[in-house]
Amino acid sequence: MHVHADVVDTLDDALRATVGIPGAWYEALIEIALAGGAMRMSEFAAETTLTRSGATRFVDRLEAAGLVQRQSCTSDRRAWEVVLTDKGRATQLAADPIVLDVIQDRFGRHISDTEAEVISSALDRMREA
Amino acid sequence: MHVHADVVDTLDDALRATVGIPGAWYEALIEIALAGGAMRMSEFAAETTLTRSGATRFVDRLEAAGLVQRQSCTSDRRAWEVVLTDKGRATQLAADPIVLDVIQDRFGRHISDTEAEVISSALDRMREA
DNA sequence: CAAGATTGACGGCTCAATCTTC
DNA sequence: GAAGATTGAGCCGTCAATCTTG
Repeated sequence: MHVHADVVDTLDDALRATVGIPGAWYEALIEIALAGGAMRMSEFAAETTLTRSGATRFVDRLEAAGLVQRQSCTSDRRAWEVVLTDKGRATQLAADPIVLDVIQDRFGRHISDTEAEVISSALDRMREA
Repeated sequence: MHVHADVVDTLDDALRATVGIPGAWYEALIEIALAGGAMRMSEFAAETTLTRSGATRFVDRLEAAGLVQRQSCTSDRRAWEVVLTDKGRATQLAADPIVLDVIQDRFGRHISDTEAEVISSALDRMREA
């Protein structure tokens, strides 16, 4: 718990200072990017552990900042897609190295390759369950 | 990140359902208990990664629920101590097995003893840094 | 003046209720 | 009627300012 809190806090500070966005925004941008640049609102909510209403407010702010755009879904007119804008993609790319640096400094630097392998496989197993 | 979120969420649900308190309350109770049943407000804030003002509101609620009591500090009249009440201690003791069960189910169950040793020593190293 | 703690104003999230579309 | 998304009310935390004591 303490290590997790340290990484998250340090990451938040670093991203605010360099790219000018909160850590939670980066997590959102990278999730959308990994999904191919677009996600449905409900999918976004599930992936970020926000409720649907929380996702609505969150995307409101991302959209106001010009990082994403809402786009009506063609196959289901109830649904909306969150689409990464060029600015959003650029922001994510600019943030990536900062994120890697912090994770390396607070986490990776302290473990050997074999330890990393043990931890990685263990976490993978837990995610599948 | 995902495994951490899963453990925290499951723990929160389990504690609300059984003992009737949020997960964050348990973390607070156990921190005070580990400190010997009493802590200064600022120490409490530091240990829970809350700001001082956040700690004030938080302890307000714990106190309203009868789990802790504020007690003026004898050596420094600016300071207050947060003291675990009998009810607070009993609540923590009742919650302990629930917490262990969830951690075992979501975390411990998926790793061998040697893997646990690797993870534990790695996290200890990070905490020291 | 610095440190411990609290308070007022406000941002961000959740719950319940609502609207639209399937 | 159920699912996708949004809105209103309210809780919880932070920041800046304040009060008290060292």
